[in-house]
Formats: sequence, C-alpha cells, structure tokens
Amino acid sequence: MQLYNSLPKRKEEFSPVRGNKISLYACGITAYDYCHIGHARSNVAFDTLVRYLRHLGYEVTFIRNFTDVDDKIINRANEEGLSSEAVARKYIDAFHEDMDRLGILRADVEPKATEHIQEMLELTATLIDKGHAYATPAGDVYFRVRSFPEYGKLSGRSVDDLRSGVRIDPDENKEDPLDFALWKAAKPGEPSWESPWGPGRPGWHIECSAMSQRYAPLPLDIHGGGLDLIFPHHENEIAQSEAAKGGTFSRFWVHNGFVQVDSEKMSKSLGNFKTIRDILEGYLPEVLRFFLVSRHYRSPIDFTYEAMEDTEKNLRRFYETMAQVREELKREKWAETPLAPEFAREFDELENAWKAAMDDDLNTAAAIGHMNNYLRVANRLMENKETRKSREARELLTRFLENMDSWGAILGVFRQEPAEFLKELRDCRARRIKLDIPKIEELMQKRLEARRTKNFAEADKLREAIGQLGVAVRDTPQGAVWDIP
RNA sequence: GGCGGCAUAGCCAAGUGGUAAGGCAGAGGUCUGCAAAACCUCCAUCUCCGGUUCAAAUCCGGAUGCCGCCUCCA
Repeated sequence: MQLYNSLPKRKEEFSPVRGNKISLYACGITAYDYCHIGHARSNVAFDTLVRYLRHLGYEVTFIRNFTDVDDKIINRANEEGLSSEAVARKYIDAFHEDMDRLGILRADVEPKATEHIQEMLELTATLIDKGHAYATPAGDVYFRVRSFPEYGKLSGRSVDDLRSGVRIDPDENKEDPLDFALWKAAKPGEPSWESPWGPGRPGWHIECSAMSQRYAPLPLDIHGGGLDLIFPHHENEIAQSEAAKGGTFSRFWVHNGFVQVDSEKMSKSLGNFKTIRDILEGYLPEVLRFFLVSRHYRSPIDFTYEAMEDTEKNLRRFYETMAQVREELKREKWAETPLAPEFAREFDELENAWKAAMDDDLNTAAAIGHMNNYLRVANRLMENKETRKSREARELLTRFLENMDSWGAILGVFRQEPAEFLKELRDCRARRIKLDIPKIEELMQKRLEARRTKNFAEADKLREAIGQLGVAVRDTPQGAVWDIP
C-alpha cells in the first residue's frame, strides 16, 4: 500500500523492514485529563491503520505509550489532592474506557514512562558519552542540538530559523537556546528518581526514544502521532535516537490531522473543548467513530453536531440494509431465476475499489463512498421480487454481509446486531431531542388496534398524531415501527 | 517574523493531468390502503487572475480568505 510519509513529505510504497513483521509506535497520551475528540481521532486513525495492515496479512506489533510523569500531571495531582501516580492511573483507566467504547484495540505493548526510567537513563548516558548531551551544575541534562546536523529534517525547519524565533529563558544553563531537556533535576515535592546527575525525572522526548527501542528493533517501520507532535517532539526523538544509535530511527512517519470545532482549534480557553465522554452522552460510539473515518486521516476535521447527525443517518442506512438482507436470507426456498450479470460485476468492481482506496494512504473516506454504492447494489438486488429469490442473489447477499462485516471490522463500525443497533440509535436520538417515548408507544399501540380492525381512517389519524411528536411510523412485514426521520 | 496546510454543489466530503465518488438536505417518479424505507431520475466545472499543456479541480506564478506549528498539545 501507499502511505504518506511526513519525512519526505510524499506518499511512498510501504513495505516492512523485516519480512512480514511491522513495528508501529504511536505516541500515547499524557495522563492528566479525560481524552478529547482529538485523541479519539488520532487513536481511531492508528487503530484503523493497524487493523488494515493486519488485514493485509502483516504481523503488526503496535506500541502505544503512556506519559505518566509530567508537569501537567503533577499540577493536576496538586489540584485534586492526589499523588501523581493516582492521577495517572485514573486517567489511564479513563483512556481505556473511552477507547474501548470506540472499538479501539489495546496496543500490544502499552509502556509507561515511569516503568522505563532505567532505559531512559542509559540512553541519556550514551548521548553524553557521544558528546550529544551535557549535564549542567543544576543537575539537568540537555541534548546538544547543534551536535546533530540533521536536526530539523522532519519539521522542515532550519536551526537558524528556530534560533531566531526562540524564547529566551534566562533561568537555564543551556549552551544553546534550542537544546532540550533529557533529564530534569527534581524540584522539592516532585516525583523523582536517582541518576548520575542527581535526583530528577526524564524529559518528555526521551521517553518515546527509550520505550520504542525497548520494544522494537530500530528502525521502526512506522512512527505516528498527531500533526502537532512533529515539532518539537518527533524532531527531538529523531535527534536522540539517531544520535545515540546511528542509522534511521523510523522508516515512515505518519501524522493525523487535527480536529477542529467550528473551524477553530479546540481549546479550553475558547470553551469549545469536547471530551469523548461529552460526545458520547448524546451519540452512540459508532457514530463518532464513523464520523472520524468518514474523512481522510490527514485532513483537518471540523467537528459539528450537524455533521454528526448526517453521519448518524448514513450509518443508520447501512444498518437498515444489513437488517433487511438478514431478513431476506432467512428465506428457505430459492429459485433458479438467472440474475443480470451486472450485479456480480458491480460487486467485483466495488470490492476492488474499496481495496484500492484503502491501499491509497488509507483513504477511508473514499472507501466509505464505495461502500455506499455497494449498499445501493444490494438494495437494488432486493428490489425485484423475482430476482431476489434466486440462488445467485443469495450468494451475492451473503457476500454483501461478509464484506460489510470485514470492512466494518477494519473501520470499527457494524459491530452490533443490526436490529439492536437500530433500536439503540433510535432511543439515543429520541433522548437527545427529548421525545416522550411512553406517549409514542401508547399511540403506536392504539394504531395497531385500529389497523387490526381495518379502521384505516383512525390509523391515519393516529399516524398524524404521532407525526406531530416528530416521529415517523413505518409499517413493515414485522409490524409497525417508529423512528425519527 | 520563520515554517506549513487548506479553499470542490445548500451543508459535509473524496478526487494530484484526460472532461467532477459518496453522504446529508431538496425536487420529480416507482412501490404502498395511506405512509415510510428502498429503488430510479434530477441537482457543481472545482475562491479569483495569469501561465504551462492537445488536455488542469489537479502542475507553475500571483492575489484573496481561512487554519495550524514555531511554548504544553492527538
């Protein structure tokens, strides 16, 4: 498949460094707060990539770390009157809960920074030995940026440009303002570990360098994260890892685009900050996931409730067709009626198009477009009373469900029984617009009676009355159901 | 100031050289006791200006607008 590589800034044919095995390292969260929809997007993107690579037959080792020691965690610990460990544990648990709901697989390895201090100390010592880092009298250790000539290659910045824009912090004993901390001397009351340079804690960037090479041989096949991590985080990781070990740190750099809210960056100060939990109060998890994979992973996504509702309706359409196909396949007698050859041909074409889209830098948006066409062909197949009874139709409809299942498993949708999902979705939407569900059920019951006695005038009046509540009634072979249009 | 991204129909969104996927909304039709769902049909020449090319939404130059990074950040 083709994957966009942020380092050369173009799509490249992806192939693993070592046979069939792939190592994929994605930067995880700093565990100091609940995850927002930006975290959801990033994790959905890499989950989808991992699932697709496995679908292609690769053996993927997916590593996603947790930063569990950091200024923000320490601040939060002070605010909440908890220890740093307790804060980190709390938000790591919350992360797992949220990601589980979004159908995101656990990583194969989920290393925590505090459990790998030794590796970070060793890497830091190596960098000092090689002249790429230095300790200050205060007990901090800095990476010497000018010792690594390729610094800036990922972010496309030159050291000179960076230096001109840098803010001066007169408090630090750096040789150069661009040098960044590998090890920070402990301040009173902070969590700290012993080191050759005195008690302290690791800098953020060294964590990922140390943990990635602990669990995967270098070079990594793919290193990923949000677009914002390119500078300085990933730039610094490259500098540390390549300066210490030589060679390439990661073959591919994959970065997901940002989630914006109403066309602006999400931030607490703007008051447009949305946690995953906030969204899932009003929407089913699959709706959020489907929304996120409906756009290309590198494009910025503008989160709006209107877009969520559009997505919700499209997802419902998929489930409704799947439900109908299942009903159709319950038929016991199948005829020999021949089927027009275009049905099978369209299936072939769309199946190929789906794969081509996914192979093209994981273009899930295009893939979903093809799935919508696939849906239409399946519905067309069931439209005709004669052809839908044919054995060939049975084969194609079975194939339809199998593919929906397989594609859905990669995109993280269609994880539920259609009937169950549709009911949950309807109730979720009803709650959102505060419908009087008992009232609707009561009127539905009355209408059922009216229809049973063929009192269609009364039934229509009741349909009208139910319609007034913002609900559409639909008569199906399985009985009358209501839904929100 | 430095670096980068984006601009496609009413809304959302694919599409990096050959005459615009898809979703949502809308219009007409088939089907239906009525309706819904489903199906069929219709609905854009791609911000603007210039250039390259037989051919550009797609490449180049310029303009305008929006956004991001350069400080913690998915």
